[in-house]
Amino acid sequence: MAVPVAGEEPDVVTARRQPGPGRPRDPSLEANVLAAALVEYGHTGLAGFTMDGVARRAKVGKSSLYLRWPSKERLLVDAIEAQTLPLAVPDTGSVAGDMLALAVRLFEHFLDPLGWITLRIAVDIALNTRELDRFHERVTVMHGETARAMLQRAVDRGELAPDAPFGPIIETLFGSVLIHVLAMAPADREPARAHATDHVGPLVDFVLERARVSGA
Amino acid sequence: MAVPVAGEEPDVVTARRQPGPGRPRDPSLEANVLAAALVEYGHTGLAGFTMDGVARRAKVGKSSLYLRWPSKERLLVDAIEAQTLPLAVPDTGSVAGDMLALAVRLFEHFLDPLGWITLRIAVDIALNTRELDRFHERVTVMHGETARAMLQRAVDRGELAPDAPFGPIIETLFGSVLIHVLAMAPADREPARAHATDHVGPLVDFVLERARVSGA
Amino acid sequence: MAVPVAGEEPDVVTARRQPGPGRPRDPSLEANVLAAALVEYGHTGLAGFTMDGVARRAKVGKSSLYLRWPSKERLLVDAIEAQTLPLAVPDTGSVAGDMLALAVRLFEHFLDPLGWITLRIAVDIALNTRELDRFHERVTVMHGETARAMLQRAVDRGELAPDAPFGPIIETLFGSVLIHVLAMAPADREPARAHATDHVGPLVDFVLERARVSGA
Amino acid sequence: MAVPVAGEEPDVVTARRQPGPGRPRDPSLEANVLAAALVEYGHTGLAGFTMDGVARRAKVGKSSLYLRWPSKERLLVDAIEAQTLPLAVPDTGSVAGDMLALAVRLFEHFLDPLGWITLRIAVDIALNTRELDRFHERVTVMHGETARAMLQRAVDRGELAPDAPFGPIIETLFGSVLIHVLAMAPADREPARAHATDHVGPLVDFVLERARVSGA
DNA sequence: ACATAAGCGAGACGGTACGTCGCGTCTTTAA
DNA sequence: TTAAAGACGCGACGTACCGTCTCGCTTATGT
Repeated sequence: MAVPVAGEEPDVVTARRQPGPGRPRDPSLEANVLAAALVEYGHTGLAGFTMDGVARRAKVGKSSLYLRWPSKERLLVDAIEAQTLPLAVPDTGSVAGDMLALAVRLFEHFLDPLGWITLRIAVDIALNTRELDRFHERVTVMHGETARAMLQRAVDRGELAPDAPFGPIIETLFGSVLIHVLAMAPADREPARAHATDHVGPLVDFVLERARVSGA
Repeated sequence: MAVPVAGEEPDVVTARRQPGPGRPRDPSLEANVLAAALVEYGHTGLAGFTMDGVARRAKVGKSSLYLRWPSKERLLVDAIEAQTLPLAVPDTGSVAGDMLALAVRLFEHFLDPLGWITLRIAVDIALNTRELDRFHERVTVMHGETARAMLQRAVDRGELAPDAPFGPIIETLFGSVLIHVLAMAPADREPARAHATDHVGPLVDFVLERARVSGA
Repeated sequence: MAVPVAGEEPDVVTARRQPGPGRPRDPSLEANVLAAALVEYGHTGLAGFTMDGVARRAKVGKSSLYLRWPSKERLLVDAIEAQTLPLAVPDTGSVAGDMLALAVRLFEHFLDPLGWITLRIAVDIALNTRELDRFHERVTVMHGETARAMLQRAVDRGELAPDAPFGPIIETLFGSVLIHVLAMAPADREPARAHATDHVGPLVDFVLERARVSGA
Repeated sequence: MAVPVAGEEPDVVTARRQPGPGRPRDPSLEANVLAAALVEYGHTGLAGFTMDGVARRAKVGKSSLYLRWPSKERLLVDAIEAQTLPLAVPDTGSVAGDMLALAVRLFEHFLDPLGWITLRIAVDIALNTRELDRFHERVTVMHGETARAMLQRAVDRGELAPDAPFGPIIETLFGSVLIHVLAMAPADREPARAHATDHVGPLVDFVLERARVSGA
């Protein structure tokens, strides 16, 4: 999916097997390239994202790029993963608070071009089966863990029944936020950042089965 | 969003102003090209979808393509829209039945590559503000009408409170189905078609339960 | 071999089959490119002769280059052939005069970098059997005709016996001039242009003397 | 020129200054590399002759290559020189015999790809003044000595006048053989090896001013 | 014995050209 | 005027090789 992800594991790109002989790979090069890739993406958009451009900007030979990433799609995936911060899941003390915080964070994520491209990549991956499953798994794991932990806290607090349907709760929460952004007119997207709560609040309320504060 | 769309309006592509003098446009050419575009998409995937390929397959000059569609993205949009059937919204006599039917139809839509590409295009549109709003509007309209009509029927039947939050209901229903597919492992997608109800049933139940409570 | 060549036949590069439909090839482009190729060669030498460079200089897409020439070697061959003037074979009224004129012309040809590269290409062709025979044939033809005509005039004038060994005469004449240049120290080459007769005179005398005797 | 050369001087490649401290160079490495270079050249031809390929085949690091040869051209020159045998100049007892033997040897040399590449290099050298003069000098020396010795023997025997024009004799002999090969159709080259005398005999006869045995 | 100095295999590095391909435009002939 | 064909300028693709630059190791000399 298209969700901010931790990236805690080093994600060794296409690391060499052994530390064996030969000149070792420049460890700073990878970060350098990923940064350049993001800048490049920011400047020229997705269509204009080229390996030549990244190499030029990072002052790096194309060979070094292809030594690590087999295609420009893979480079882009890594560049985005590298900078994507984990979804902050603060313990606000209540499900309502937790979910609202999560939803707001998610909403902002999708309003950000860089967050949005993550979704796009996820969509592409779903399209080409032959592509990267790693990305997909990580998302699924987060999907199954990060949010699930939040719900478990709620159960522990007694706010939620132990047999509450975690799956549907998570999917409706994430999905509704996603589709809400997707359905927004492009021009309305940027200004909406300031009123995130107004947009996602009703969705959280609905999912939490609370008295409707404001109908959508 | 990425929802099957009617395409009832002729969608004049880039129709000529006047019937004036000169050779008239071949009326069959458009349908011919759209069909070829779909076949081409099916064969080579999204990455391999090229204007040259479509022209070759349709035995048509590229000029004729660019005379009607300003870019290959636009051609692809039209090709997909042309074959996308409207979301069937049968009146099953109950909200539960209506929503389940809708969800199943949606689920199948997203499992189909052709349906999925619609989503992808929607995502792209959200990315480039300067791109096609027509597509977006149409989706929004459908979003506001097709599903809303279903809910109105439920209200009329007394199944739903008149002030039920239509927005969240629709967004959670659509969004959860979408994200459910998105989170599926690529390999699981195809076999899932046979058990659509198993996948979307819980989501519908969940949404419907909230909908009933919210409107109280 | 590496001899100035007429190039009278149009040498259609890789001409299209039919004048049928479709945009015709720009007729000026070819000459434009050939000129640019020669300039490029002059500036950067053989090693630095690149397709990218030629395209850049000619303000032409690489596709147009590869539409006409299958490789950079072939382009270079054509560029050189296009500017190579035919070996002037003036009728001076005597074999001695004819042969001296021819030898001087040949000497100058080999002293010129552009003439020399022709030899290099010929050598390359002899190296790769799979390469262009057209070049080779043309040289052979010239070898068999241009010089042979000169000798025939001598026979007609009674200066040479009818059964004079045309082959050896031509081969020794051409070969000795070639190897004479080849054996010169690089630094001596340029200044030698002014004293062409001093260099080739003895060779012509020698060959001519044998030619007269052989035919006896 | 492009003539088989002795290579008697060790041709120190780029020998180290002092025997001082440090690991001494592997003495077997050089011969090993030269052999691999020749094999590589034989397999892939001139265009496919690469430093990486030589290093791979010789199981040697590229650094060792560049420690000895400053460029791949220089390596190729040395590889070829190392295996090129000196022009055998047997004393057959007569100029005619000597010259025929020499011409046959020369003919075979030019028919061999390895011999031909020597010519090619000579041509390249004549093209770049800044390149290797050593090669050129060696050729010139051989040109001035090896063949000249043969002619001197003829003078001593009384077969040749003391004031015979050595220069033209040598240049016409060498040159005519060279150009004869150059003018041959590529396909005819290999089969010609078996009939060397038929090809070069007339040339020798002509140069020696003998009664023509067979017109070319 | 142990530092110093080079050679060596391996392979990463910044460049740059290769030949291919797709874009969207332009230019011709035929209908 | 449109249609089919296809040439055009442009520029990215991914590969390959250049010659240089580390690495960690090995193999000598000189103290």
